[in-house]
Order: sequence, then C-alpha cells, then structure tokens
Amino acid sequence: MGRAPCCDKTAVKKGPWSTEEDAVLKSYIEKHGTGNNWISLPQRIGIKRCGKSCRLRWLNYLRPNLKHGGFTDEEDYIICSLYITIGSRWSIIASQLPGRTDNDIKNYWNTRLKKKLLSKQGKAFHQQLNVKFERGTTSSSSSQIQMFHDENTKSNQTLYNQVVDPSTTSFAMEEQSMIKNPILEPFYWEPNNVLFDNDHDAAASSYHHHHHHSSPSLNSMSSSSSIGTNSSLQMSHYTSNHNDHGDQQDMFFMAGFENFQAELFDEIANNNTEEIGFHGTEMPNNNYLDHDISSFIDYPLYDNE
DNA sequence: AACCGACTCAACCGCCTGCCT
DNA sequence: TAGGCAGGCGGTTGAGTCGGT
Repeated sequence: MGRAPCCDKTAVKKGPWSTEEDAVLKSYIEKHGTGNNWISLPQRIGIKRCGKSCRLRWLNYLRPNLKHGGFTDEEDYIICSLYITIGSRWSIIASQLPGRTDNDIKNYWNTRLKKKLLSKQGKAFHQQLNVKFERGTTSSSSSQIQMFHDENTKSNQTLYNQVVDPSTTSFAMEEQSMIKNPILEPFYWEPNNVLFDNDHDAAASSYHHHHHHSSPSLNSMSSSSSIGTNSSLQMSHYTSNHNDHGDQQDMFFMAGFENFQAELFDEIANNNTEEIGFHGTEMPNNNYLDHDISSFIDYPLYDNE
C-alpha cells in the first residue's frame, strides 16, 4: 500500500544544493523553461535530483527578483492581515507579496512574526485588562479567555481598527485594497454559496467547488491546530444579516480577527510563555492571570524602534 | 575555547487536487 | 468514469549558525 514515490529516492541526491547544481538548473530554465514537466527535468539537464526538489529550488531560491529576509512593516502588515483573514494559506499570501515565496513567509511567520504578535498581545493582555482572573486549570483558561472576550468587544474593535484602518499606519491605500480584493471577493460575491452554513464540511466543500484555483486545502486547514486557521469559517456567524459588501468584508475580517485573537490568548494562557517571547518582561510565568488588567486597548502591531 | 541551547531557514515529506487518458 | 500522474501546497525536520555562559 502507500503512494508510489515520484522518483527513485535511492538514486537522487538530497540535502543542500551545490553552486554547480544551481548553475545548471538556473541556466537551463532560463534558456528553455521547465518544459512543463518537473519530473523529467533532472534527467534532461543531467542532475541527480528529484523533480520536485528542482521545482522547489527554482521557485524558492533561483528564480529572478526574489527577496530574502528583511521583511518590512508593510509586509508584516499584509501577512498578519491575510493570516487573520484566510489562515495559513501561504501561497495565496505570497501572491500578494512580490518577490516573496510561500516558504519564506511561512518560515518568517512561524519563527518571528507569530512570536512578535504573541509577545505584544501578551504584554497588552497582562498590562491593560482589569478583569481579575483566578488562574485555574488548563481547561478553565479558555472559558476565562472567552469571558474576557465577551466583555471587551469594544477593545477588540480598537485593535481591529488598527489593522484595517490605513490612517493608523503608514500603509498606502492602494496596498490596502490589494489585500482586500483578490482574496476576499469570492466570499462576498457568492454569499449564498460560501460559508453561510454552520456545517463546516459543507462550507469547505463549497469553497472547493467555487475556488479551486486558490488553495485546495481548506479541509486540512480546518483540522489544523495552527492559530487562526479556522478564521474563514467563522464568517458564517457574522454575515447573515449583512447584505452590504463593505459590511460583510469588515465583519468577515472582524470574525477572523476575533478568532485569531482568541487563539492568541489561548496560547498565552496555556503555553509556556518562555516559548513565545516573554523573556525578561514583567509577566510572571505561573500566576499572570491573577493580575489586575484593564480593558484591552490600543496596542500597536509593530515595533517601530 | 568549549559547550550548549535557541533560532533560522532550506529542504523534504506526504497529502490533495486537477488533468489527461 | 476511473485511475494514474504531476503539480502544488502546508507541515515538519534537521543542519548550520548564533549568542550566552
């Protein structure tokens, strides 16, 4: 049983690419293209690599106009906004960031940006809420977080405004619209078909039928434990009474944002804070929920230091 | 200088989907 | 219509690097 491998794994080289291999692959593709067949490409150019490996090397490293590292605040902003909205669909997010690869963005999110957000949210959570919690079991933490959530809608709105309101950032209007249009439109223009059903499988299935050129993996998304991966599915709770596209867009984003934020808090409440960047902060490891905390107010997404 | 843990990121793995026959 | 194949994708891994002790 099991799936047949795409190539003879014993006959191909694995691991880091040499400069010679890079040169051969790059030069061939620049002259001849991929020939629409990655699997046979290694044979054609005489390197002992899996076709998929060639494809990845080209897409993530060799192709022209790629940027590596040094993500700007604007790029952070786009990544966060889209992640909140559509979850870990890295290829779609990458398509909004010229020169960036899905792999780069995924790595950046997992290693830095998520921690950055968690850290900020955690600090704000600690400093600015006035709901006094007794630290309970792990299972009760979520309901405590939910309590906090229910009582702080206004505060959520403040944070939401920071994310979606261009006037609060240096982000240009046209770039804002770049975020909103291509990705979100399907959800607005087909409201009767997409994500209006609380049955998540049906919603996901509907998404597949109508948007198969986007990411194919909403089903796997919904079973993932990653932060925010169910965000899009939350739309069903918010859009039913909104016919105006702008309202739907905002409510959709808001729903995703709230879900994202809830999961951030959940991580903060349940995880070892050492893991998420609270080193040296004022947050105690074991009893931080016992502190007086005021309402969750304005808190910048970025360090501009 | 040596050790060690944390971090980064290139690369791999395996699943899903669409296309072709 | 079913099955096989290749492309595309997201999750994960592990070697290399960095920074602290």
